Amino acid sequence: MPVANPHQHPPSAIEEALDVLRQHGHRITAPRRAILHALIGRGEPGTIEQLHQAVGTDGCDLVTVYRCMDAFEKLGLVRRSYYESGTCLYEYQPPGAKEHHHHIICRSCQRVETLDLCVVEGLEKLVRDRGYHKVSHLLEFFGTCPDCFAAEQERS
Amino acid sequence: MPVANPHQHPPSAIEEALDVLRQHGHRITAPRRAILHALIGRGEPGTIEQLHQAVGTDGCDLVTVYRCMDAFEKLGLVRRSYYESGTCLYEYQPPGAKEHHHHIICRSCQRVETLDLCVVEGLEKLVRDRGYHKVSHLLEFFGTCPDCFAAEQERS
DNA sequence: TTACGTGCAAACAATTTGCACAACA
DNA sequence: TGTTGTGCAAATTGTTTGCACGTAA
Repeated sequence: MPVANPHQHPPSAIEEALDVLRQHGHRITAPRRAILHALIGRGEPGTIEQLHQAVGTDGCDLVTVYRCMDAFEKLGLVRRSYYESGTCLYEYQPPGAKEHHHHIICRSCQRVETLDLCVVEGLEKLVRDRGYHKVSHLLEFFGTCPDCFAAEQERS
Repeated sequence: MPVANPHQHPPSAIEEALDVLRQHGHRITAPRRAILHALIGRGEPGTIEQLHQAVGTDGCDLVTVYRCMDAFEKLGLVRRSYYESGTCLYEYQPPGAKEHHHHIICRSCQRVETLDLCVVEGLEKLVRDRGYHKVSHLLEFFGTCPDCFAAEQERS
């Protein structure tokens, strides 16, 4: 039995997300629809730049993508992760989703794969035991993916 | 028996680091001495900016700190980690040190504490099993430290 | 003496902010 | 119609690069 890709979302996901916006008194605009469409349809995490491209450079301004992602993040509709370089990666998170996962990011082709588990939850308790509050963590794996590695081998 | 602070280094550490530079054909300069001094004496990870301040704004140029940290990182003398914002944090790593640790970073005061263990090593095998090469990972915890939390409580 | 390192200025990239205009509710 | 969202331009922040000069080996 194949494991469901956590980056795959049903067509209803967009409406679901729009509802969350409405529930919080936010307006539904063309750019927001377009960005959500790009984000949800993408099937894997993307950078602001990639989302902007997907929406179409004339679809909306780059700044609008930044502002929307900020808003979506506050509503819990997106999760943010990071490249080794520090660049942000955004991915859609269905409303109410609690479980989270981590990524394997190829340093060569920037491909993002999903590691569908998180062993770090336990460690967070350790951190809370030290007196910290609002604890969160950031865990990403980096490596050269099989394809890029093969390509490297051929070249040499 | 108290656990040694992995950010505390003996006075000989600077000479040790300078030797590594020499062994790799790098020159010993006043800025490099000063930066190593700041880095090793600091006792916890710091940003480029903080190291530059420690060296003294007129001690050397900010650019030189960037370039030295790059060089030191290539020699394995420093490890890099990241704030949630993506800003880099550097810390001295004694030559030959293999074991690595992770951090708890306070979102308010930016204090960095050490979590002297790493449970993620095992997961890296999982990533390698998927065909990835040169695998590394990034794991940081963020939270509000006890002091900052208390301060927050008082204010409200 | 000669390659390597540094300072300074300028380029760059990613992100944020200010402000006037546009458009959802 | 009033407020929220958007576009455009410009400011910020963190980092990198080019080039002439200085200096460790």
